Amino acid sequence: MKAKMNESTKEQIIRAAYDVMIEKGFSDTKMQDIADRAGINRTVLNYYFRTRDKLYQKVASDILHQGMPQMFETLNGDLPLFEKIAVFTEQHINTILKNPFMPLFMVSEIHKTDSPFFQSVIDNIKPNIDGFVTQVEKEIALKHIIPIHPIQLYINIISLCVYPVMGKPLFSMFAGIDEPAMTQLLEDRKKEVAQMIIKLIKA
Amino acid sequence: MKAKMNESTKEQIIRAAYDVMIEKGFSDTKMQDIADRAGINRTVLNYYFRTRDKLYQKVASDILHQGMPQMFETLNGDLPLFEKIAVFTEQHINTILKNPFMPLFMVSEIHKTDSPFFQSVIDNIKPNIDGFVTQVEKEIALKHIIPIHPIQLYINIISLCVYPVMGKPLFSMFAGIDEPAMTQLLEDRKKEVAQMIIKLIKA
DNA sequence: GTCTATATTCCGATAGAC
DNA sequence: GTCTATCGGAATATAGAC
Repeated sequence: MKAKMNESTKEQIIRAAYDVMIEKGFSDTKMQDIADRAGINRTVLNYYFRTRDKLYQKVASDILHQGMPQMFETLNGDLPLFEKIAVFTEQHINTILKNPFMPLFMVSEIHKTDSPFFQSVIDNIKPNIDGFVTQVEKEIALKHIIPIHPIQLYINIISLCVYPVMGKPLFSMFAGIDEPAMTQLLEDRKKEVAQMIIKLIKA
Repeated sequence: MKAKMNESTKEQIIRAAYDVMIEKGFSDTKMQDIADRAGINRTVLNYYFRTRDKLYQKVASDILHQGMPQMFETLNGDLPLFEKIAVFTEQHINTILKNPFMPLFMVSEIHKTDSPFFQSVIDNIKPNIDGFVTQVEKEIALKHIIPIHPIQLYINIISLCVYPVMGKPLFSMFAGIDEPAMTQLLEDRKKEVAQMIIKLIKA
């Protein structure tokens, strides 16, 4: 009934779509742009994905699945808190460096009131930080760390990992430093962020 | 030669455009959407702004001019460092709370390779943090604060102010708390962020 | 200054040949 | 599985009446 699809062509399209979307943004990316980037005829995109929406949702879904599951796994896992923070921050900065488009996409998308596909991906991943919150509360009770709202701590960690990478060109411009220097600063942060957080909460 | 334009209608259009763009994103906002929101005929938009691009650039320029000049003024100003950090963080969080769309827009826009208008706005504002960097270096030399890369400090401050507000719906979803609770957390941060930063750098 | 009507451009989707 | 040709719809810009 169904002809076997060429996986390599399909993968090629997804990669091209991802690349163009990073450059031009989600909504500004046209089917023609993607076809041009992939070096194939535009109608082939319709053959493989039928509609524009289907292709875009596939790319978006891939983006979201690329880092989120591992992130929550580490965060809710069994490592001792300080060790967990060290592992998580380095891992998370690496993830965002590989996909600087991901947080930008997530923030943009969640702001749009009607984003059924985003909701469906979230339903699938089921993100939560319950394990982390419980652990922090326990460490506070044991007086290993100072009293701090666990969610504020979570927000601090994420913000110090994500926004520096996401806003890299902005920081580079405002601080008047060039791209290699900025890259080095972000590299340094892989170790520094954890040290900062720990200094902040250590009892 | 030129007929006097009705300023109030023009302002009405800009406000409507801004509101719709926050909800739907920059590129997804159509001229018709803006006209509907403002309750006026779509062609009137063309009368006042001639092209879609002109209108969008006007809105974008307004957004950028809304917080950036004050931000750099405070940052490079004459306040003692700790006091400056307290004033800046509260001021900046308030600015972002009033315009959560601003950082998202700036990050999106700077990622697009060809953004001549963004460049022109930047050229106009001339952002720099030289005063802040000099002050931090002086405080380090005086051993008032620990040795820290001034730009890393700047990145930390901005990230702790901006991303929590920008990613508010994401944090709310991941942490499993409702909107009012999240709003309260952000309110608390107006004081807490400065305290955290100061604890972090105090010698 | 505002509206109606129209022109134009662009994009997505599909049919049909190969 | 891929290409050519074409249809249909949406969105912007403009001309001209009031």
